[in-house]
Amino acid sequence: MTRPQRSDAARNRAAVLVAADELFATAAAPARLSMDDVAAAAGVGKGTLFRAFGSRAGLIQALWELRTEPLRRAIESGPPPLGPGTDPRQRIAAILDAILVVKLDNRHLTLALEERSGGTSLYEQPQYQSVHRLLRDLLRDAGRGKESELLAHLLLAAVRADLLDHLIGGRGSSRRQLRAGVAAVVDLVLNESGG
Amino acid sequence: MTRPQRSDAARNRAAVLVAADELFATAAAPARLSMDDVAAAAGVGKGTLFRAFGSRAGLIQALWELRTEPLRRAIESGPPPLGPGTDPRQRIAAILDAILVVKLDNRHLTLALEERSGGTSLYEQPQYQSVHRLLRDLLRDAGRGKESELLAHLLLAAVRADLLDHLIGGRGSSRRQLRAGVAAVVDLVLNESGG
DNA sequence: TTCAGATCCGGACTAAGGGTCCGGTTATTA
DNA sequence: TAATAACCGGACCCTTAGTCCGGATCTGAA
Repeated sequence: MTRPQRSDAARNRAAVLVAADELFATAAAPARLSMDDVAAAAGVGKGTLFRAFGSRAGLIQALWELRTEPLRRAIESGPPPLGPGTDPRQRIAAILDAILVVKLDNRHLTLALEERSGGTSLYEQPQYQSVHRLLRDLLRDAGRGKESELLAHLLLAAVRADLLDHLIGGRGSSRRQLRAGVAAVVDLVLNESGG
Repeated sequence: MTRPQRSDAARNRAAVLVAADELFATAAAPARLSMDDVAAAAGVGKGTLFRAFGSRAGLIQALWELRTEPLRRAIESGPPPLGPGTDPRQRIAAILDAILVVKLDNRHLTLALEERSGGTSLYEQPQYQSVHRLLRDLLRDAGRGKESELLAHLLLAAVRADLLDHLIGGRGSSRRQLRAGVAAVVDLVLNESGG
């Protein structure tokens, strides 16, 4: 039997999440944000930080899940157009747009999440694989059986953090332009006679 | 006036390029290849290595340029279908396929090149910007004026190193399948009435 | 051939960050 | 309130990119 977590551990974990969230939102560059910084801001030792989250990637993933949990639930069991029971094409468009918006609202965190660090790549992350599977199945339902696997990757590539960052920071794209662009890409992938 | 480079410097630079090329080709994971390893394999001190290439990114870019110079010249001034004077659609398809093949032939090097390190991202690299401009102009010529900017990014996203690595390593895709997939993506982007 | 001096070599050194360790502290529970 | 398991925290370790500088080497001129 594992005993329940001690209250001070839970408190510290929450403090770290709050502090890290704030730091990622305000930091100039997420890559420059060190674990020492997070620990200091949370008023906690480094050991505590690593025991609670395992690694830098673990902390970032925990933050990301916190931020995307509403979206995940909306997709899994919410009303149309995000939830099940929607026309596949509309649902794909809605999901992609929602993902884009979440990423735009959490730019630094998303950049940190997708940053390849160590041996892990974006494509190994469970969140990515989960949404990829969903899109692939929807593409299949929309009549794109053969290419659905690759096209799902392509749709997600259109909302990759570093691309968005480049389009915003380097080219001054607005949120409206990005949403229109992604919608156009979705249309392009969907409005074709099935392959 | 800058004097010509000393002969020992040129010799050492060449030795580093040869050694690093070999190491990247055979290394299990390019991220694990340290500059010390390169220096040791080249029989050269670390100072020499950094004076010749400036940084890790500089070395990788030098290697990459060495490897892609033939392709670059073929695109700039070679015969069709890669060179100028080709029908835009065919040229786009040919260029994308050629880029894919080069990346597949230099997987580890490409991974290292596209790995976001420090403040620089793939999208800031001159090579990327150059090919992106070319594809954008070709897409414009092919009648996709409005979306050409974003679509060029999308085409290049289909051949990103980490995606290829995932498709090969994680899903066992063959070179043939990848080329067919990328060709299908190009078709998708092109075989639509212009926007 | 020899000399002066600019250039270059190379490995010890620094900086910085992720991750670990363990003596001391605190929550829990009986 | 005592026993104990869990937890705290910051000193410490390790790796790696990048710097520094005393000494070796190349080059051009005399």
